[in-house]
Amino acid sequence: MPLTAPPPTIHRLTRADLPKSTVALARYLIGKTLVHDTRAGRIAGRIVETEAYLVGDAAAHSFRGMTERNRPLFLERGHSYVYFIYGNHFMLNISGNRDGVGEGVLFRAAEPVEGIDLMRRHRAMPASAKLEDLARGPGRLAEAFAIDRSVDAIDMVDGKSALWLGTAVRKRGALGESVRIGITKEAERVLRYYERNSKFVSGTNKLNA
DNA sequence: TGCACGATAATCT
DNA sequence: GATTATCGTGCAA
Repeated sequence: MPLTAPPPTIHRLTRADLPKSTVALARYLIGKTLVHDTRAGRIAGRIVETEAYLVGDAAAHSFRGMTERNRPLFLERGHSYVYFIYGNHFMLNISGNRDGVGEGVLFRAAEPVEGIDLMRRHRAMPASAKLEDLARGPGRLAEAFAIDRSVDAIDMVDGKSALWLGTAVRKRGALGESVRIGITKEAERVLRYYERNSKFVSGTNKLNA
């Protein structure tokens, strides 16, 4: 039987830690830790894949201006934006620019670090399920981390939120980049970032070269 | 009407 | 094993 390692020490990132441009933030977040402290316990994972959605970008929800749904994208960098799509899935994003500028970063995949049993339970997967299937893909990530509308529009770097960003638990590997996945508009823009050689990223091998 | 997806099946190497 | 096709689902515009 493998010994259970003690939970890693994770320190909260502050807003000052976050780069001030959305693209820089999307790159910066690779290797950092996403944490959700739930009633049932802590869920934490290494962020291994992100995508940036920018001003003037037809694929961004903010493209047509502020609506009731996308308002969090226009908040100062560090706020969550959660939305529901395809009748099945929640997507977790974080705002990336100044107050009033609608940009964000989509969390696409994470490597489970802590609360793995909770993740399995949320995903309704057996204990035998492979670790890399728990949070590979934005819908799976949200499900594993118990993300829903209750954590929409919260400040993830205010030092006290249940959903927050933490320091890296280990050094990150080389950064890769590619086109974004699953969109039709502005599909040629290279705004997806991932940790190379990670088994926990989504997409085809070709995209992850 | 169409979507920042995932599970499954079909069709490859 | 890897890539590609199909389709359900609820909601925003």
